[in-house]
Amino acid sequence: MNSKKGLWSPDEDQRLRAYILKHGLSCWSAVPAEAGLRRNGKSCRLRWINYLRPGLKRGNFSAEEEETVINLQAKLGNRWSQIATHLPGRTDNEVKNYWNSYLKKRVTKAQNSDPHGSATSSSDCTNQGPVKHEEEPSSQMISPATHVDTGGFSPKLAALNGLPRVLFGDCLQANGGDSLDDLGEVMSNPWHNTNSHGEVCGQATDGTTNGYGGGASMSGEMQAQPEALLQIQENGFFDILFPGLVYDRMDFCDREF
DNA sequence: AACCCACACAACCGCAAAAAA
DNA sequence: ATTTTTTGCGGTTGTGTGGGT
Repeated sequence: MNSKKGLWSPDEDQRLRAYILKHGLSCWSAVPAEAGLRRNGKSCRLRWINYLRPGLKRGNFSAEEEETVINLQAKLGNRWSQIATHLPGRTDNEVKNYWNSYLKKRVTKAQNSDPHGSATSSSDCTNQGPVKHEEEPSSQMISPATHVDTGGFSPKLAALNGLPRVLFGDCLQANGGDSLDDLGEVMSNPWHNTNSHGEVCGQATDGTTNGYGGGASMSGEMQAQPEALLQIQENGFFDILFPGLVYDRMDFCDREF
């Protein structure tokens, strides 16, 4: 009743973020009042799930992700939440949007030109999508944990190049979600295998320690599970913290570490 | 410069399922 | 067992932006 609609302001994001960090996830219907938001619980939930929650991966879909979406859509239909579970860091809404605005047309076109349906793989058909996708074939998506050539790096360019954007939530997850001070410490110790707490951090394969990235520490659970860590690396959201990108969405973290 | 169009993406809406009372 | 509330999902709409005319 009398709840605000439309785009979320940075202030609203911060209120929601701060509330959930402090109280965790419980009853969404109670969140707006307790967080001081003139939104309904449903809107808060959506904002958190699709935008603020930890682990979200932004930016272009990789060729592998595209193929996964295409294959699973053919298999499961429009069960976006199920499809999204196969795409770590992607939300059902994001997958759905990507399908509706881009993949569906491409698949339709491929089917029309090849009625036998042999051209569903993104790797073997011409990319007919928007310029954004043509400029940087997503097959060039680099796992930042294993490739850290940031020579001439620009955060904005990196986003266009398909490197994952790292959001506030990623930092928290990488940091174990404890505090901004701890996060600052992690970010000030880039490219080390471990930080002073013995947490696992990212490292460039060539051993470089240039100033662009920040190694991301893992929570205790991750430390105990190297396989899980590897899985996260492969999934592409082993966190490298590109400051400019982080600040894009981390207004209250816009500070020097 | 102004307008139109296509696109990307955030957010809303309605419904159904699940959980709680 | 029934009703109410909450949550999750998919379809759809709204808005901002960039390119073309």
